[in-house]
Amino acid sequence: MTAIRLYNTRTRSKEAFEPFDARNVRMYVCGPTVYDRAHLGNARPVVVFDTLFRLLRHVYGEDHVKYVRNFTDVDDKINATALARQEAGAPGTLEDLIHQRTEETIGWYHADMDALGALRPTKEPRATEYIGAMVAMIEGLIERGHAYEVAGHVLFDVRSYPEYGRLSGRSVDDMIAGARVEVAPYKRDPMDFVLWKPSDASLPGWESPWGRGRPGWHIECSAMSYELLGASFDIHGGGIDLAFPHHENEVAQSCCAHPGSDFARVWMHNEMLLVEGKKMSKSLGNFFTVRELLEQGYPGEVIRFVMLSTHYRKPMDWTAEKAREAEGVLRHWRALTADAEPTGPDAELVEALADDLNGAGAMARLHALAKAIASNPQKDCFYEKGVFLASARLLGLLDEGMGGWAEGVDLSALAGKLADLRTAAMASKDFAPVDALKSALIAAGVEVRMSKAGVELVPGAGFDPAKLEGL
RNA sequence: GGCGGGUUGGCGGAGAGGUUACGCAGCGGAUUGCAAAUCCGUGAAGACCGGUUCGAUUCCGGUACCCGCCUCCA
Repeated sequence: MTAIRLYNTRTRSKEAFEPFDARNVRMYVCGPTVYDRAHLGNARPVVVFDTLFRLLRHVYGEDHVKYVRNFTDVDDKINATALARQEAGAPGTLEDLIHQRTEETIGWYHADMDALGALRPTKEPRATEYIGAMVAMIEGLIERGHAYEVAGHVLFDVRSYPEYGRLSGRSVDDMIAGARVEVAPYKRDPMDFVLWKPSDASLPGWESPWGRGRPGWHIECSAMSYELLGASFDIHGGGIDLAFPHHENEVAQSCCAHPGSDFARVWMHNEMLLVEGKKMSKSLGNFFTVRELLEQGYPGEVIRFVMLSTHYRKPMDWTAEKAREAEGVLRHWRALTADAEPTGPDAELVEALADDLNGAGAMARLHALAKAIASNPQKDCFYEKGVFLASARLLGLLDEGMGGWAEGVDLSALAGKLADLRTAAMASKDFAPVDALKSALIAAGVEVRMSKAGVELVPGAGFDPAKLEGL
């Protein structure tokens, strides 16, 4: 069996991955808050952990890996959108409007992530479906002396959990010393965080032992991972910006609610996506959505390729230049494997992937495999092509259904015309008409390939069918 | 202020204490009416200063610069 090694944030080192149960490998990844279109930064963990999911399925078997990614559908930004719609005269109760907003956002999210070639997780629970489990967990925390009720809120008592801060490598005292936020006066300790908060009539709420209210942000992941994966599971993933406070708080809640459990054994965090050297984030407003990129003509497969080219633990700059390179390589690879049937993935590629998800290493291996095929034009390389295709697909590339962007438009009429002109020019030695048509085609983004065998026209980067009119 | 990460050739981007990463671009060649595409070949690196070592871009220490978290965030 392939030995997988993963970098564990908790121990700050790369470790051999050993699942609790090889027949039931379990991974939880923090999903989106569904109040708006996903931006490109949101897509990075999706691609990273999708790749890990694919690797785990390859190694342990498709039916032996469970991947849970939540939808956070309780959030003040969702409420604000719904409230704004209601004030603008939209029909229905606030709850209806909230539901509408989360439903449409989840639909967008699925469409956008599907376009990136991400497999749907095994389970995609919504926070609102697990309110009962959250309330139960909070009650347990109060009983065990790890949480307290004050001013309609329930707060987690960080001083009751000596390990608090271990995951993110900070101490409670240091954090208080450098605190930048105003502390609510009712907190016993400035670092205590909210498990439950009251809702007034204008906000969605659920009945609870502490009155009508709604859960704090962190408790949902603890409750849902417990319900779906158990008290101890294998991998917990998310963006590095979630390490503190979100994941730190999850650890505290879960370990205190289920003493003796490990919660997540391996913690994995992807680095941030950058734009102009700065983190793409909501607060900076420097983000663009996946949908915008797709509409600009960047195929999802190209976006995925670019994401895989940088190691997940390094910051990644999205640039048009990288997308251009990726598109060229993918066109080449698709042409190379047009007649191939996938067999099994290359062992070296799997090894690269198994070494803490070395996407760049896996890509380098694909280049090597492609070169071996290309430099053997005498043979049909049926077997090699099958391995290559299966390897690419392990990375979620060259999948059927993703390649629509690379498929040709019917340019055979123009190709025929160009071929005729050339034949005539060969005799007359006047190549001007040929060159004129060729230039026009190139201007329209068409790649013109003329050889002894004939004329081939292929839509290239920046192909614009409108410019072909009149040719 | 506290904590964490980074600095590799023109650009992007990996691994490994000693032997070619890889890709793009460039250059040379094959091919072409000319090109394109394709194939073959090729130069080029490790922020700075010390230390360990027979040998460091790779390990250790320091300096500089950049970035992230500590506030919603992937």
